Amino acid sequence: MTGGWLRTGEVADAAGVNVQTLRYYHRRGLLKEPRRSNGGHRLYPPEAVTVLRVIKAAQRLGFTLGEVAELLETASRRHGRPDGGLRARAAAKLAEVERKIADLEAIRRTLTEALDAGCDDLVACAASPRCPLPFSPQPGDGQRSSTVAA
Amino acid sequence: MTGGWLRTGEVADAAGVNVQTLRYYHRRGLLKEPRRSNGGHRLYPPEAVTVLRVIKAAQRLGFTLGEVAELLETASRRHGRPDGGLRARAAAKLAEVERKIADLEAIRRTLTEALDAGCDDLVACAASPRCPLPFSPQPGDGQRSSTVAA
DNA sequence: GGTAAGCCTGTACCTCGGTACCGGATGCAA
DNA sequence: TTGCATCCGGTACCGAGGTACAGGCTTACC
Repeated sequence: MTGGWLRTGEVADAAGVNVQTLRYYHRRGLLKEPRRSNGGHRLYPPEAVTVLRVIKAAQRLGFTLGEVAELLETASRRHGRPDGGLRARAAAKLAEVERKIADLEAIRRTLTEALDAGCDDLVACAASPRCPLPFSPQPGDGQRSSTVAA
Repeated sequence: MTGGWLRTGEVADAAGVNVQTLRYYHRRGLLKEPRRSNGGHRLYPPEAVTVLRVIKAAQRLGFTLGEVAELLETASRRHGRPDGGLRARAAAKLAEVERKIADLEAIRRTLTEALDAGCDDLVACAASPRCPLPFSPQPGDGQRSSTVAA
């Protein structure tokens, strides 16, 4: 009944993840160190695969690895009791996602307006009062954009 | 009529940008090297401020610095002639922005569903068929997320 | 001419989420 | 026992968009 222990590569394969990534998650504190073989090789219980899937699912929801680490930690500390903190954090993340959507929609609007106006030369546009592009310095220009990038 | 030349710090201030950032843009090829004083200090024409504003405006539209560099280069090469390339690039960027919005909307849906379902423990959720979170490995899990992050 | 502010180049560092490479040790099967 | 796949820890690197610091020179003002 003591299900087979899995080696690093097996866990990585089962979760669809690179072995290096697994080691990286250890360094980041997302995975706790499993038992070791006599020779020092890691031996994981099958649940480790579930934890990895959970991590990937949370990432797909927009949580950073730091946030995932917190999520896993509070989940294991307050196990089973209501308000494991996930609901509150999910609500906060939802608000964050909605802010990003709003930012991108503003960008979409501006791009659409520029296309409608037939803008075809940035530098010429900067001098034209008919161009809809926002050329004046904006708050937050000097910092990380945090919302937008390619 | 030869308006006053501006020094690095003056250009940076006027455009609301860090002096280091200005130098960084030079390294990236976004700004061409201006004339120098006898002692080697850069002396910018007032138009340099406009170029910086253009760069910041393009960034706000979601263009990367690499894309901005291209935009500025083609703008200066095909100056004034129709199809400076901005329209096509803006259209492509618009499509990109719309993809990102769609991705974020999918995330928003999933977060909302998880909140509605009352999910409060990721690890427990992973075992429950009632949980709406996508725990199975997804294509693209092993790579750069490119769309989502905090 | 003195002094302070500003500028010069070069280099290092930051975040985020990994990925890659190294030399050496281990595990497992034939 | 031999051979090969795998794993170990450590370290370095990617890209994007900057920021910071060090050590030395220039410019501007009084």
